[in-house]
Amino acid sequence: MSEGPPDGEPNLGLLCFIAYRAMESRVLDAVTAAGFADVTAAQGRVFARIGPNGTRLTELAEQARVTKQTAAFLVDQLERAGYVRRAPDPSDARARLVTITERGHAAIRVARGAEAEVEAEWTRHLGRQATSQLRRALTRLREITDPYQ
Amino acid sequence: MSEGPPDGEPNLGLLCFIAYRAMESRVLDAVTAAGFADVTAAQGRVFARIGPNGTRLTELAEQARVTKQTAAFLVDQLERAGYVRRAPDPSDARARLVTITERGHAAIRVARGAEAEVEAEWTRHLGRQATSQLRRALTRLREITDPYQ
DNA sequence: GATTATTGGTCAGAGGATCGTACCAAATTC
DNA sequence: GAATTTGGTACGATCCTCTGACCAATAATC
Repeated sequence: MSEGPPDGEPNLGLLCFIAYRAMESRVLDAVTAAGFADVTAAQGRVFARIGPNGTRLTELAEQARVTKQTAAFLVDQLERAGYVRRAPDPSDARARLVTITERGHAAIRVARGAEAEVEAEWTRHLGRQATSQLRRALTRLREITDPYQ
Repeated sequence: MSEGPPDGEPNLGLLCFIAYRAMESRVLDAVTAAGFADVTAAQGRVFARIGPNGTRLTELAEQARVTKQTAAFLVDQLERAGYVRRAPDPSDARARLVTITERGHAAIRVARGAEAEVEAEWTRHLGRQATSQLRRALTRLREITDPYQ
């Protein structure tokens, strides 16, 4: 009745970490190589949550699972580097919407390309069906692991 | 042709990150609650790679994917907190083997229990077959994402 | 409408994690 | 025996993250 990992094998969390780490470093390398040399992984994790019409800082913080101070710290850097802009939120005078600039969109295009390339490699290695099962399983897992899905 | 991240599904790397993060925080909470209050996630990642007969610092660093300085920094803390010990390596006078103390083994037992509990929850949510497919897929992915598997 | 509580955000300070550079001593190679 | 590699340490810098305290605008309550 034991469901844990086989003896000596890493658990599912560590397996996920290894894959995530590989994807992140590949994407970051590609973005850096494309001339966006000042981006860090932490900035990217916040950046990736910004919606098309802008997103509030608190919401970014919740989704990226960091405090709002940390999110503000990272958004400051992204703003100074020209990837995002802060605009007043028309519906709330306290809030400001973080939006993506043209330079930000250019970086996103590179990141998307690198992601697709890595996913293609993974698909070649695992096969098409196993990959789509993997995606389905991880997506369903979000239902119980990601309160802000 | 919109590139806004929220449109479209997150990539496999991000999905892995979400699951990994959930596992890590659950395990860390359990270890902390069991009285091992001074352990951090980074320490745990190095700690988890120590073999039954002790492991050299450089090897820990490679496997955990950090520099040897970082590994040394973390092992220092683990040693001060009583989880590991450094013993001379009989086969090489330069090297020292990092080994796990009794307190370290006690912490491992708690961590293993928490891991198993989380994996059981995931299995309940996904079903037994999908979970074992997930484990198989992630394990195969290691072949191309983890040089030190 | 006035008071209270909540929410979005900032500021200041601290600690942890990670790296690059430089260096030493033991081991290995030539 | 000299040159190179390998295991490890020391120092300094940077980045990331959190706590705690605080402010101003909004929402809820009376």
